[in-house]
Amino acid sequence: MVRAVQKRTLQTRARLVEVAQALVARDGYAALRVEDVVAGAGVAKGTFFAHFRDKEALMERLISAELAARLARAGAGPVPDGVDAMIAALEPYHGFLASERYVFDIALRYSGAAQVAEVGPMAQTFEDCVTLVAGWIARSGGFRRDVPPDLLAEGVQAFAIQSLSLQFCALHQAEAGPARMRRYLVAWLLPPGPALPG
Amino acid sequence: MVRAVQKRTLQTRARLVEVAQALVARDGYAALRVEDVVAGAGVAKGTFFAHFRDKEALMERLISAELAARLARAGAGPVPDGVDAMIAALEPYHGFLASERYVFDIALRYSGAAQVAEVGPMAQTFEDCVTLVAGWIARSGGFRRDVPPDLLAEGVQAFAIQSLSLQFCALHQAEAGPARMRRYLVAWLLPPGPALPG
DNA sequence: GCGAAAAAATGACCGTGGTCAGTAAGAAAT
DNA sequence: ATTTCTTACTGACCACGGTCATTTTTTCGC
Repeated sequence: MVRAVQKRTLQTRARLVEVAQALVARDGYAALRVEDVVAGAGVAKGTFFAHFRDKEALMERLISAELAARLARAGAGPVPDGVDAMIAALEPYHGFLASERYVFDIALRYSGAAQVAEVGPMAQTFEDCVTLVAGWIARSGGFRRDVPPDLLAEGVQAFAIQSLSLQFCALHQAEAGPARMRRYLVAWLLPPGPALPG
Repeated sequence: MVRAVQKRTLQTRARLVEVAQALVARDGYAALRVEDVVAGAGVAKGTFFAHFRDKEALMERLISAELAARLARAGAGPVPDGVDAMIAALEPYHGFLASERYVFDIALRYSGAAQVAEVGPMAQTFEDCVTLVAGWIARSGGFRRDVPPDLLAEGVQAFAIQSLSLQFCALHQAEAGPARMRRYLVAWLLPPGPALPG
């Protein structure tokens, strides 16, 4: 016999999330302490872990929610008709991933489902992003047609991650994220040009 | 007046690394505890942190050493002349990255230099890999020539990371790593085929 | 050799994520 | 109402990475 979830449960969880969001807004994601969250919510430490597997599970929830919101706004806009328009359309989404090293790390770690038969919110959001981009590619006219749109979209994600990785890295900081991304996408998404000399 | 490094220093550091490697060989990377390392080496905990900034600095050293060794073996072999040969040549390198989730995470986090004007061993190894692949592409005949080889090589790295990410993920486990990698590289490295129907 | 200065090593201590046996609160059964 | 069963909550406790004032060892000028 499975009972309905108690009202109290939902209240407690909501309060934990609320407090966490406020703390993140003030100090950023990396600075979040579980002890501060429970203190702010007025519950014991153990309660936190009754609601979230671990600290990162809360992080996944917070970060994927923000990503999903930004992705939804991108999806509501017009279909981008070229590489530059696509980069611009995805900028808020990628900008958030680039905002904090910790955010990028968590996003990457949870971008795949954590366990068999369980697709977390982060994995869902990443998949939604691929689906959105694939739709753009299929509908727009300017992209190469010898590769299926969803494979191209997966590549866009791969290049985005590569660009962001290098953005966090001193070695290649000379070239900004969007500029690097542009070089990748021109080569990946457009019909090929003539062979280079040499 | 800057003094030479003491013999003792090198001995202690070598012993720490040695013990750590033995523990990793037995229990894997994720299970390594600093306290076990110092106990095995017969030194105090503080000594460890006099030799390594933190636990991950040791991890970077261990993991990048293994990666570099595998990369060197790949570089000693013949130049691969196509997508399948390239995947096969890089398999030991990628296989190690896929061997443990923790290894993959550390490798990614340190694949870029940590600080300005300091290129860590992991970043160096990743760069060496790109250089090696770029050389293969430039020397071999079968790849597209409308994009410079080093950009193509960076793309190979991006697709490898994408494939490995998805390998750790339940959602896409249906398709094995090398098979997925192959689809990406055919689209990325080869001259384009005719447009798909539809 | 000897004394001073630098380098290396020590271990008690701290912060923080995470656990778990025990308790309280809520929802059914009587 | 009272008992029973389930779910939610508690907080002392542990694990483990990391710090730092202090002590030991080494090096170097004399």
